[in-house]
Amino acid sequence: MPAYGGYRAQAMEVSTTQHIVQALTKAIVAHRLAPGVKLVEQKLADHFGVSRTLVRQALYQLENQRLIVLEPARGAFVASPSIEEASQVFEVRRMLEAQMTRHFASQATPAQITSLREHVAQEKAAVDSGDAPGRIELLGDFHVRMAELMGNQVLAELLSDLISRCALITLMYQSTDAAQESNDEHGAIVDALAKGDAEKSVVLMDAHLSQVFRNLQLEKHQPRRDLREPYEALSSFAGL
Amino acid sequence: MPAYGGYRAQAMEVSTTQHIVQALTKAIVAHRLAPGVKLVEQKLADHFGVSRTLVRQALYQLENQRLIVLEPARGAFVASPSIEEASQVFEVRRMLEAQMTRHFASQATPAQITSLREHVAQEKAAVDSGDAPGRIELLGDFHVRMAELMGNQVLAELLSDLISRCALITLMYQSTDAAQESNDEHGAIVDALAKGDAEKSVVLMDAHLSQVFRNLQLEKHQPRRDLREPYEALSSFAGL
DNA sequence: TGTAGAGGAAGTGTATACAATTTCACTAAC
DNA sequence: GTTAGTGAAATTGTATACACTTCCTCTACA
Repeated sequence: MPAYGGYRAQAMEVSTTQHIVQALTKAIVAHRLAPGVKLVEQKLADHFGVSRTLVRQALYQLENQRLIVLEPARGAFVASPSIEEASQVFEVRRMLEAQMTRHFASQATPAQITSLREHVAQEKAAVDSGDAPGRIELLGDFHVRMAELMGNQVLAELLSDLISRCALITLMYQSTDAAQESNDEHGAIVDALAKGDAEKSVVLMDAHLSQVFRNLQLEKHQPRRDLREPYEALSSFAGL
Repeated sequence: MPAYGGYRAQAMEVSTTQHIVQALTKAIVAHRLAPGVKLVEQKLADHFGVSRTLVRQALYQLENQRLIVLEPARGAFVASPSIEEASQVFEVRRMLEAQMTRHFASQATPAQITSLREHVAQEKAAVDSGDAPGRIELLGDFHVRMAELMGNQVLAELLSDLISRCALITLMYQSTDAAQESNDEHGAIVDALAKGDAEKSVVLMDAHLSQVFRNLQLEKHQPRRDLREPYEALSSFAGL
């Protein structure tokens, strides 16, 4: 069961720092921490019940994943990727996933197809219930799931990172309609894969990714919603 | 001028931690620090003239880049990627770079072609002079250079990371002959790009990456060379 | 000779202390 | 009323301290 930032965590015996990284990743990807918000080290430390030392280690890692920006002597801020960066991320995804889809089609087993179908059904449930963070996570996981089913862990981790970065943007702009559309497109891709139609799968995947990006550009720069106290926003976590 | 781990550094005003990350990255990629070697925090701290705090932050980042492995309560070790992992990394590169080459071909300007040709010439000089670390770096940079010329920074950074991981393996196994071969293949790819022959470029790139990986598998598991004192190996750096 | 265990050395994990920098509010001058 | 400046508070950057775990050596016993 993939989770955006949770990949490194699959050993299950996760260090405290990794725990903080995961918690913050989830919060950022789900927009409980809005882009641009400042993350004050001591406040995070208090929230998680640890010292700043561990928080700082976590922040450095999140910067590597491009989920936050660290400004020297000024602090950490939740990243707000530009449309330009989003465009590049989607271009990379198109490159990667077109080929991934082709490979997948050429080696797909019935069990793998079933697994994807189940996933698409889960997505549909989330979309229908209006659960925005949940649907973003599941819609992204569809792509990671494909990589995992192919047995390429490196690819899965890479896609997971890219999708986390996309999610920062996606949730800012994506409407329920667009989510519904994505879910339908996933379904169509699986149908093509099930028929063994590699080329059609590839085309559909490419079109899907283009479409997701196009939806973003259209409704660009909606006003920034008001920012609650960011540490309140974390309180749904067990906190260490 | 790309450097494997140096990407994040392009702001030029680089934090101390980033400096350590870059120095260690270079040392690992160039095999001055051999796979499996333990990195003791205090010794690194002494070497760089800083406290363990900064070293630890750097080590966490290197773990994210998969250049070292952090074993809880046991320490940091230079990664020694398995053939399986190498295979997955190369598969991802093939996916990514096949498409990258196609895009590149469709939009290549004479200036870009010239830039690539110059790079191939540099490679040749390094190969001819028997400079193993230098040729590994340049042969890898060819691929990053393409991404940069396309103006996709996200792609360039991603490839840079992947290539760093490959370098860990490549230098362990690659012979001078193989380096010569890679250099020739790069030249052939540029020729095809110059002619505007997209499909041929793609095929050549795919074949090139397959060939590099095949060379690795053939000479697998040569005996680990003896490990000098690892901190001696760093002494070519200014050290902070 | 080989093995198990104890003790200490070495090393990691985390918290805290303190210097340096930035931020912000308040004041004063124009 | 606006802008420049000053000092305190808040925050970051780095080092150090200390508890806890692992590793290694040396001894005792079979």
